[in-house]
Amino acid sequence: MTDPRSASASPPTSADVARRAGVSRATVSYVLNGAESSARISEATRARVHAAADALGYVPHAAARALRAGASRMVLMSAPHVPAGPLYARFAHEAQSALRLLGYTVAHVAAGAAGDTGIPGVTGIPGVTGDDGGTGASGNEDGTSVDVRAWAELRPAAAVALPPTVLTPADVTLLKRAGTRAVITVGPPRVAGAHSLTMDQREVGSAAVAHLVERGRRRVGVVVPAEPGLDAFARPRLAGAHAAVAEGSGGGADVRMTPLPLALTEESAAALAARWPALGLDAVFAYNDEYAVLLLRALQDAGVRVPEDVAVIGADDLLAARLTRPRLSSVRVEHASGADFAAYVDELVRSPGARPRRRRAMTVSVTARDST
Amino acid sequence: MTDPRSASASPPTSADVARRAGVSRATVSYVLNGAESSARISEATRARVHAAADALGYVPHAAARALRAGASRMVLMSAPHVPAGPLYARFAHEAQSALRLLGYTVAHVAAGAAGDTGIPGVTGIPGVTGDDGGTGASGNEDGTSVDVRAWAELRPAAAVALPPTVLTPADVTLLKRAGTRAVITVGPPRVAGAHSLTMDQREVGSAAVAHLVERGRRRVGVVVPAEPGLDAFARPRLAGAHAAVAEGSGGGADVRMTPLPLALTEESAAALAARWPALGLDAVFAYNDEYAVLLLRALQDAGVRVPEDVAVIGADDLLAARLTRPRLSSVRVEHASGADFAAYVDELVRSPGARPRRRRAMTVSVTARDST
DNA sequence: CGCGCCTGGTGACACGTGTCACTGACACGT
DNA sequence: ACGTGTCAGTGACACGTGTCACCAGGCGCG
Repeated sequence: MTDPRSASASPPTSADVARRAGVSRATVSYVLNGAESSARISEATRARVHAAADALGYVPHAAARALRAGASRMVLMSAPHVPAGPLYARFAHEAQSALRLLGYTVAHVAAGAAGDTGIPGVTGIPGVTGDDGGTGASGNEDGTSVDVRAWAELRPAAAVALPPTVLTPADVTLLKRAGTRAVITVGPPRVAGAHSLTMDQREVGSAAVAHLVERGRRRVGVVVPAEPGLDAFARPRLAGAHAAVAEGSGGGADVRMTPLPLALTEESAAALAARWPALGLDAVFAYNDEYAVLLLRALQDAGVRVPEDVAVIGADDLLAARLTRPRLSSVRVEHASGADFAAYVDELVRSPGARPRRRRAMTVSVTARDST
Repeated sequence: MTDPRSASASPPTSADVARRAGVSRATVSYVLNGAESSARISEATRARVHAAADALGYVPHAAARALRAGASRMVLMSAPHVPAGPLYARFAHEAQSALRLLGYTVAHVAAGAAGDTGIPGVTGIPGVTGDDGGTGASGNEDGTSVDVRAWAELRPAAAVALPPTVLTPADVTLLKRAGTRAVITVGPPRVAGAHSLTMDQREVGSAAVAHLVERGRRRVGVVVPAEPGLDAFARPRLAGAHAAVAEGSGGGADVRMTPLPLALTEESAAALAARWPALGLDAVFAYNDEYAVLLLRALQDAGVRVPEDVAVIGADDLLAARLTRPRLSSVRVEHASGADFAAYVDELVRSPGARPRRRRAMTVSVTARDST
């Protein structure tokens, strides 16, 4: 059945290496883990062990190692369902690299969409939803979601929930119960018991509206994505916009705000532009530069002048903002570096006793161009 | 030192569950794995076990399970360093979801950039680069890169290398030696011993050039990204463009081709546009719609008319292509669905004896708009 | 009673690793 | 000769799980 040429019986173990080198398994372990301090092995023996390991293509079994060690050095990060923006991807990538430099193995795992197989395990049969009703998977309180169980099974050193992933307090409890030393949520929805890195998207909305008000605009539309997946990012930005006018930051408190749902299609934008005159707005803050560019184009096609009739500001300062005419003003988001984040995670893993803290990790600034 | 309230001593094991339910550990295992067929446990006992497990918040230890089982159901996919386009992200996400429905645990792991700690293990100390010189990590032949070792340590059921990740034959050998049942590379660079899912980017270049030639253009520029990270995608597209003219597809063989490096900045685009008249081109194929939009804007600013003076075509059919004036023609890429891919992986895992095959998984078509 | 069958469950082993405690062998100082 | 110390290395256990082989007791049947 199996091809005898390529796939030999089973992966080599440290016992195989020991046999080949003519030493004990303990010696192999000492040599390969480079523990200078704990044992003294002669140079000749070391060489023999290394040679044997290389010849056999020996690679230690991570599962066995983690089992013995009790604590693994794995960091789990939730991967977003919806392809998020480039900054987001950059942050995730930076964090990953920095953590790896600190000796962690980083894995991005999907944050389970709704309705998948109730069997998270290794030997589960895909088609079966579980005959024992809700007793097995649904957990104790208000529904520990199944993906968190999968996370807990891996016994990670740290778990990082990136938006739009949300963790319930029950999730956090389960993870901590499974030995996770640091549970970190990124974003404003704070969860009891978890550390959090606040990247408060509300500040983006506040900064945008403050900028518009400062320029004398008073009737502000706010474009919110019609796509459901982006809610986790969009809602805080809208909330921030509202907060800014409530505080009356900058100018008078006579600012009016109108939410404008918009899908990422030309049709949707054209429809919005068609009813523009009836809205009576003199400024608009779009969730994103992508939405802003889309709307800007539709407005211009409909004869609305920017910035004379209406000021437009986007967010995230994407390249696209610089390619429109007029060039698009944008809220620039500068987030913590991946190295900082990694250091924070590492600190938490080392001293898990510390009570949950919050840390700000984002600064925003307005890049003013020609559209406002 | 540790907070006695939140983090109790150690995660509960199946032995704890057994003690609490007043049964043996074997019974717990039978009940929790739902093995109807293998053992007969009374309903009352089953209920007691489930209750105990829920009360304790018991979650099985994946490492121990994998160790015992020998083979895990984990699929490793390489995560690109550079944030690739939205289609790419979509494919990766689709594949992940589909695999999870088949009962696999999918993890994206970074495909190690150059120069990191030589210590892949669990107990490695981050700062130390390894005192034993090159003997330990560098492997046997031409440098098995360290990240592949990390992959092999996890003993995945399957490993998927997405571009720009490349696997050497030595890498493939190492993985197979570690028990990986399916090693799959995606993209044209075929590797001996590995299965591959060819998503041949050359077809994109061929289709674009064929379209331009069909419209009567003869002197074609090809924009290639100056960013090094995109080489894996860009080079094949350029090669495909060359191949198209070599074959003389469509029109005469008198087509001339000029590569045009371009960075994703306004300055770079302006510089290229400035020397445009000297190039004497009547058409341009850009690696990507992003680059195409950037160049289009720069050309228009420099007084070059599109499509009268020069035809412009991009690729990937992004939203941005529809927002320019004139609207941008683009090569649309339709890749295999995530479900298909997952089924392929599953098939390979089940019967690893099959000799490496190749499978096409991409179709391209030209969406003609106003810029050509 | 002896024997076999079924129900409901348990004891023990193996998976591969890291590390503590220990062992010979040899040198040295008194 | 004896205690002490160092060198080079080994034996054995524990980590948590899945599963094979076995067992106690009840019951039917000859």
